[in-house]
Amino acid sequence: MGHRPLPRTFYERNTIQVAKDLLGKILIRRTAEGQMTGRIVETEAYRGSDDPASHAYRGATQRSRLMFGRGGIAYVYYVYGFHHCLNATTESPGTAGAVLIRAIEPLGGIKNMRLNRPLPRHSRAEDLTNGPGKLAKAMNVTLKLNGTDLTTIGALYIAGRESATPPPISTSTRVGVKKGSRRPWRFFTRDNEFVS
DNA sequence: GAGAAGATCTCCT
DNA sequence: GGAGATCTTCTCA
Repeated sequence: MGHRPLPRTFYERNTIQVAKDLLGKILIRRTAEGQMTGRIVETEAYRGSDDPASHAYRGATQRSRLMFGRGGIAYVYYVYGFHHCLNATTESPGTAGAVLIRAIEPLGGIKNMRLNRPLPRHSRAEDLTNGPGKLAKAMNVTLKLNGTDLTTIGALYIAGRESATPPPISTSTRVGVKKGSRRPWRFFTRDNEFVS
């Protein structure tokens, strides 16, 4: 499996399609302590003015302006005073879109992840990264990474074969969004223990 | 400049 | 199954 970053053309497409195609790709986080990697197993698509649940629904603000820029950029935000969430921006400049990475299956650097996110005593291995706040904590993703280019090798990027056969995909409505939109824009790999 | 809501998680009953 | 924790960003004055 290649560890070459996915090119910008991968991201600057329809957001729904990118959300599906990101399943099975490898998220790579490099820190002073070492490298951590994980397979993406769950995503959600967020769009622009037609999507009430999206930060970009009311147009570009200081926070959401990254969603209107080029694709392939890390969009990180802070919610509930506790959790960071990691997104990859999509669509061409001028069109809003982002894909929330909700869960990964840890592959490498698991020791570091456990240090970043100590687990309660009797928890299962899957609890390490099976949720957006959890994986951000485990991989030490903070607001400092907001705006990171995911198409070049750096502190944070996504790799994988662009044309690799996608795993079996299941679909459902998005989780935790209140504003209307029961749109089926959550995607996850079937039969995987690490989905939230 | 104040007030409110939020793409969550953990622990408790 | 439900409340509480805690801070960034947005909205409106």
